[in-house]
Amino acid sequence: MKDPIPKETISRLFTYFRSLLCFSKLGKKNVSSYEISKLCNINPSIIRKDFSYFGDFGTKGVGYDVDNLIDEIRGILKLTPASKVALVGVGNIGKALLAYPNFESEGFKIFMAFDNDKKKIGKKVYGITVEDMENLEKRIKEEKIKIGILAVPESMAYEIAKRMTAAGVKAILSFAPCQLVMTENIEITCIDLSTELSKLAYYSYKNLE
Amino acid sequence: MKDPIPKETISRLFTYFRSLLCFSKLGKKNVSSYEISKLCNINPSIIRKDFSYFGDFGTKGVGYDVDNLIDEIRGILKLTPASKVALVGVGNIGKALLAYPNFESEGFKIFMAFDNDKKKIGKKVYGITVEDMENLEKRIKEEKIKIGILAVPESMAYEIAKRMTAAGVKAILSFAPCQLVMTENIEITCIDLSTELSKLAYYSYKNLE
DNA sequence: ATGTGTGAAGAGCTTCACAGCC
DNA sequence: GGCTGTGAAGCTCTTCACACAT
Repeated sequence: MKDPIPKETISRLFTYFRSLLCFSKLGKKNVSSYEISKLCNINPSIIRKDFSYFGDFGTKGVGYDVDNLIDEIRGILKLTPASKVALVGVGNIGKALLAYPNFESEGFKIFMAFDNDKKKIGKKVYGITVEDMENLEKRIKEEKIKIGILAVPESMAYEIAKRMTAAGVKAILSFAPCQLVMTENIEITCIDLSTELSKLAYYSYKNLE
Repeated sequence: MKDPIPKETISRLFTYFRSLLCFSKLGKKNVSSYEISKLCNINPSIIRKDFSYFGDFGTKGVGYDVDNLIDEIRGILKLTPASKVALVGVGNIGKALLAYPNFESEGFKIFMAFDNDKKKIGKKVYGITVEDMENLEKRIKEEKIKIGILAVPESMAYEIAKRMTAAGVKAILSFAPCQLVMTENIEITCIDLSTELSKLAYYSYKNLE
């Protein structure tokens, strides 16, 4: 229980969490920092230190109890109870998200989905009924939704981000290929797929040299 | 031209690049590190130092020439000429990628797409003809493709990654929600959408406190 | 014997502050 | 006056190495 927790630690906890779910699925009861290391590609000392910021989760000479560790991390990362999320844009990316497995086990639920295409409104997509974007503010307020996902074209991203923020959303994950500059106190993560690809390519060239 | 370039610097160059394209599109000829800072949310000193690793791109008292800086970064990041990329899996995520704008301006071209669904094979999707996954190795070798994108279910990800690697692929971007542990010398980036959402949620909760 | 937890040392990155040039 | 480029200082994170528990 030390003072300043590196932000990389938080980021890595998500990685550990995912690998622990794997171990658990495989029926493993106990893991060492070395085993987690192999799966996550992270140095064992870092793993032990990361955990030690939050408590003594392991047993010396033995390792960590998988299920117990999962619960501890779930607590640290506030992955429970499931947060309600609003999705805007039921195009390819939107559908991909609705079809994604595991959201609930990671503390998530896409609770509502909006689109402005009249042909989609009212239809069910992977179990969720698409709603009219006109009702965005009303519905977000009704359900007190704090997290939004933007899967709309670049040209609409900013306006919808503004509308969501005004309705009380505190965090947005955007797939629009642009920087969203917001004045409000809101957390924005942009995943620009072409940038991700570019990064990957850069490292692959280095691999070829 | 200094010795050790922080890896964060490389990562930020992609962010600068994207914002410079914005400035250029808006007709701006010159920018200062402060203007880039505002758009990217990165401290101006860092921006200047990042550029200085690669040369003196700016003019004191004036700033940086937008188009020149774009060219410099393009060179550093090897964003030209366009790399040929192979996509495997033409489901929702695959289609989203095929429909994505800007890939070419960032040095990319999805050059071929594979699926194992007989109904999709031979059909054109956003301008690309879907090919039979059986021909994966043959086609990748023919076109000497070095970069692959995996947009397939978790259960198939590992096997296809192995096949691509064996055929000569050096870098893989995977959207499967799992860690891909590969023994070969290959660069793998996994984008697990549920983990991204979880991270976002974590920071949003902090925002609410 | 094995694997955790942790202070201390070391590496790497960011911030500061200012000289230098337009 | 304005803004870049950069050594030096400061800070944060990682690695090391070992005491300690089982």
